[in-house]
Amino acid sequence: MTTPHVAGAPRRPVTIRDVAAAADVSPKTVSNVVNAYVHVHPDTRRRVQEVIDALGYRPSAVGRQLRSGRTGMVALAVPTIAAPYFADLAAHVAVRARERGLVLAVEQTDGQLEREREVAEGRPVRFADGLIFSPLEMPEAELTAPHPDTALVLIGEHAGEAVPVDTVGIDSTGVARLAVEHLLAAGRTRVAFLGWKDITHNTARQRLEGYRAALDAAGLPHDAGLVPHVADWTPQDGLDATAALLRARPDVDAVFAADDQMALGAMAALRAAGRRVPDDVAVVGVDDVPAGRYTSPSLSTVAIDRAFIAEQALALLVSRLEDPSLPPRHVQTPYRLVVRESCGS
Amino acid sequence: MTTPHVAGAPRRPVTIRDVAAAADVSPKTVSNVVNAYVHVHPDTRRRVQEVIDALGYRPSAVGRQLRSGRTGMVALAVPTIAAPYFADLAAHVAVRARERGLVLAVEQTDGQLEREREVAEGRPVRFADGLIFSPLEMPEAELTAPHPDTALVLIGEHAGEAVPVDTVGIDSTGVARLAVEHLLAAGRTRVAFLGWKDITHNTARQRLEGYRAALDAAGLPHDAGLVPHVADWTPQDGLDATAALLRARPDVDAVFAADDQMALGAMAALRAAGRRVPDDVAVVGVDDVPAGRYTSPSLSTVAIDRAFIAEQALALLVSRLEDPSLPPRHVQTPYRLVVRESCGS
DNA sequence: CACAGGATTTACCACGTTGTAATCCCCGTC
DNA sequence: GACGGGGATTACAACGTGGTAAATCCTGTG
Repeated sequence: MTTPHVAGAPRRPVTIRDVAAAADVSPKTVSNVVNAYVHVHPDTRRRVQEVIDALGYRPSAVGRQLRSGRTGMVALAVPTIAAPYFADLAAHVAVRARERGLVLAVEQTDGQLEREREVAEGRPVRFADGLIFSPLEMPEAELTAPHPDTALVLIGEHAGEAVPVDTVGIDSTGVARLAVEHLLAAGRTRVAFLGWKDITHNTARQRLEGYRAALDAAGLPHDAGLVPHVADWTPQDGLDATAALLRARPDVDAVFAADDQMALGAMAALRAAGRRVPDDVAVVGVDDVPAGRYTSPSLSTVAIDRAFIAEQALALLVSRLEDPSLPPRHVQTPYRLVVRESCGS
Repeated sequence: MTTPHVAGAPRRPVTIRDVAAAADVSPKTVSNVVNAYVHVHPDTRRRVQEVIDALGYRPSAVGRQLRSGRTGMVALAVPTIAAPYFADLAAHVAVRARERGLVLAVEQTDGQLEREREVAEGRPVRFADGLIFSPLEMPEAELTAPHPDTALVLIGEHAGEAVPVDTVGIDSTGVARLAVEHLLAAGRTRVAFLGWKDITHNTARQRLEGYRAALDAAGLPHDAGLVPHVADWTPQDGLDATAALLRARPDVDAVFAADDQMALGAMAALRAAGRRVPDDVAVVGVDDVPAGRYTSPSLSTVAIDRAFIAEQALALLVSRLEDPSLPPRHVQTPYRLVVRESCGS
């Protein structure tokens, strides 16, 4: 550090015109050099390139964006990136975006309807070419009329083929049913559903439906006492709800948690209450978050292929940007039961 | 859905001029409405606003950028956003950024030097006003010469006051020392350090130093056999390294893991090996990731205040954007020992 | 030496926005 | 009824870039 790096001097960045003037050519020729246009005289190219290097010129992304109408940026909107599921999804999306030369912006909606509306409408400012959106509370009807200026890909539960938007679907009903049927097949009969919030929460609703479908198929009754209310899908709320459940219904012999976060909390509550997992109470979650592999006992779960979601969402987005006239497309995300220790199989 | 919403018509986004024409005013008046300029007639304001809503006009970030020279975007560069620590940090940064009307872009370096260099040079996110950067491998010397067009805030270990860049520091030596001293005070004498990679990994190096400092203070020898090599700071590698460690050094009675992820893996390995935690082997991690609260036993750790980091980093960034001539500033992140079950205290 | 024809370079403009500096309008006052 | 004064609105310009089309240069040919 010989240079003390004087922080002052609000230096204006070097523009294409500065280079042009210094190299005694037109701005357009500089542009041609930068963009490797064929018909540039080798001498000119060399001279311009030297000036570019000497001045440290770098093309302005903003200028290019304005010219091209594209920002090269994609937004990912999720409830919160702090949740392992969305963090991992975001990581995958970021990698895939980067592979395509796109920059990823992250928006958090906190699952609040107003924030979701803002994000879906691209308010307050339009900055991204496209949006990958994982809504939580937003009614489907609103989602079906996306802002026409921005490409949109929806992730999650939705009406399927009828939705006039590109979607990467998650069959949450099937996911839940798979998990609960596994518990029932293992002989459990008093299976709790952990994760009920309210009717507006699409994921919770579908997973409850899958849970009920599994009960129906097994000829078991719906027991409202086994469906405690949960404030948020967090380990803490999962723990609290499970603790309350155990007091109210000590006969419960299995817990299907609508996500792994709650499942982790549920296992902690069970342990605290002296119940053995899986012997006394079996537990199955959803998502296959990394932490579930290293708990004691390890957490059985339904894995949802996040890498698939990320790749498909970006592929859909990019293809739509290339050709907005494409008809809406729908892909379904693979999922599979991951049997570990907590379900007792 | 009465409208089939034909996906076609690659419609040009609505511009301020479209609105102006429809509302029969000048573009500038529309701008004035959008920017809440005082001297706009209420009637005009209402009329323009109606047209804005009807047409779905959203100001273009690009146009504004070109005009103002600011993008209103900040980039956060971390090794990977999938790691709970960085995911949580990113969530906090996103919230703080949003509060300030800034959009957050996320870059993942995967801890690769080449990627870190790219990021530090402003590629590919040159259009961010500022960068919050958490480097892993990058030598300090390189970090001291930031690109002059972009505000930079470094997060993490570094030389402190000497660095001519704004920093939010983490005293990883102190963090590690705090954890290990706690283990030693509890009577452990054969404490392993989990997380050694190589000398270029700044965090690992400083935490190892803290570990050694604690040993020195207690008059205990440095035992290379208690410092296994780890490929990545993941639960799996923590598990593998711990399993190997237990075979090589069955006498180990404590593990200090350089982060919670490895600590979780370590606990799984200990359990698999039939060691009781904390009775046989105590475990302390670093970071205080949420999952550590719900494991069995719960994980003792050193909490690093991520909300503080996020807030400070953005505050530093914003103030530097406002006044680039500010001298470099340095803040230190608070940390504290969180005693849970795994350390046996 | 004029000329065709390709290589090379350039003038012009638009992309969307907003600060600046007018201009315009309306109302009250003398 | 002219005038002052302030609110409301607008013309203009410029931010950096690159497509389009036209201009200019060069070389070989007849």
